Amino acid sequence: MTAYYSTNPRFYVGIDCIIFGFEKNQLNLLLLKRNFEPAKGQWSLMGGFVQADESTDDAAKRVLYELTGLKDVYMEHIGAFGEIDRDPGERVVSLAYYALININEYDRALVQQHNAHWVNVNELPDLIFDHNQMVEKARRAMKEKASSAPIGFNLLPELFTLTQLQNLYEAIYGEPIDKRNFRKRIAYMGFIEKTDKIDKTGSKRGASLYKFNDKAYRKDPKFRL
Amino acid sequence: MTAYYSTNPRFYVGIDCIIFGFEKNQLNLLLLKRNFEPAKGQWSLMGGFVQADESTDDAAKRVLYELTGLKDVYMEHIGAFGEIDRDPGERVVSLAYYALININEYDRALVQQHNAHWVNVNELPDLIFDHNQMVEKARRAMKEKASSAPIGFNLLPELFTLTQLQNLYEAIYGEPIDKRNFRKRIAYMGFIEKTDKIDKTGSKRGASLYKFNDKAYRKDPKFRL
DNA sequence: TCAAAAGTGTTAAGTTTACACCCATGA
DNA sequence: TCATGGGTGTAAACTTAACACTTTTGA
Repeated sequence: MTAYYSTNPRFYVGIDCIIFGFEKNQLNLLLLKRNFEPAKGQWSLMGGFVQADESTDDAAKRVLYELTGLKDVYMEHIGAFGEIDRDPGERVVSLAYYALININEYDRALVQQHNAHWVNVNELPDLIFDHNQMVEKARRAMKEKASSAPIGFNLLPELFTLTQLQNLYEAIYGEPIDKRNFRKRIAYMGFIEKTDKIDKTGSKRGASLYKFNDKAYRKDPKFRL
Repeated sequence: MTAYYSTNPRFYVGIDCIIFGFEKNQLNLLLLKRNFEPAKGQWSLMGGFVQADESTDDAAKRVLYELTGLKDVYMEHIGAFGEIDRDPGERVVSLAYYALININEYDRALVQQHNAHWVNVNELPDLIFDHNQMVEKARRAMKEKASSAPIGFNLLPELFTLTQLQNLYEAIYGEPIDKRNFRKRIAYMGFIEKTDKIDKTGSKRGASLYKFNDKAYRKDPKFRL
């Protein structure tokens, strides 16, 4: 009975985070230019190891926190990466998560310490191990999810213009969207609410600022963009 | 540098399989009435542990093989389950996979040895640990995937009637489908091909048997059911 | 005054849904 | 001969896609 477990090997369980941010109408990933071994000098995702006193989901939150100083971030598990030699140093089974953060709100000092940089998703360098694969999977999963659930807002400030929201979705989908059709869908869903505030930074005329009303969404959770 | 890994704890990495089969117009899961410890006497998914000489995906295939004798089965990873106390015996991080098998083709002796039984997905018993959660996630993921990719065929024999295919999809979706609209979509996709064989077991008149043409699908992979 | 982004409706095309009867056969 | 499942088309409802001009304002 105790042999039930102990005849089996144990493994390091890693966490790798694909951290999305949106800026200048582009999707970006926060990547490490590793200033530590192993694979020093190469690009990688932010990672870490699951500890004894935390669940795997909590470990993912912690790893994200260690780099960005952020808590309560939208994260989603996208897969387990368990090839025997995926990490040449040791056998590590790694759990990949993506995170969506507001690019204006992370702890810059921490990011600098880790030598992390925002990189346009369309101009990614080679990453260590299977991290490029993880990124691919995260992009597909995020795109899919963003089309059917209101997760995109996590990449924007609390208040945003409809043009910003449209630019975000164009970056996620990688294709242009018709402005009038886009706004029709926004209006139809009903939980993206106009505030009385105006953003004047993006244009001379100024654009109304909107916010996502989560309570209204949950009352009638129809989402499609 | 060697400390990079060794300061971290290691964990048992489990595999749990949600095994779908289709029979009598119902979706079923192959569940164990455990005749071994821990949790002897309770219902659970088929499981196992990742070994040192196999990838996590290979471990999942092996676990499925140990119960069913089947290889080359459609399997999909659906999540990592890593709560600290999810398994009260030891800390185990478990990777859940679902599998779609043709219910007529498994090794009955092996299944009997494990005391495994087919249970209708709509009449599931309480399962140990977080296995009910795993099943829920697998059902959602499978339904989603089955609507957009030709994975349902894995649950049917090589040759099947359109009525069988429709019954399968009705079981997956949990709702009736209009026969004429269903057949219109089949015809439109073009890679579900009529053979010259007739099935006489389901009706007096007999129904044409069809097969899935994977090559034709890949040439023009549009699927929606 | 003009450049630049904000804002706003209508029509056509395409897709999805609803629906009912005849056919072939074995019992 | 009749009960059973197999097989077939059309029209209405709905959804999606295409498309262009006016407004506001700061420089």
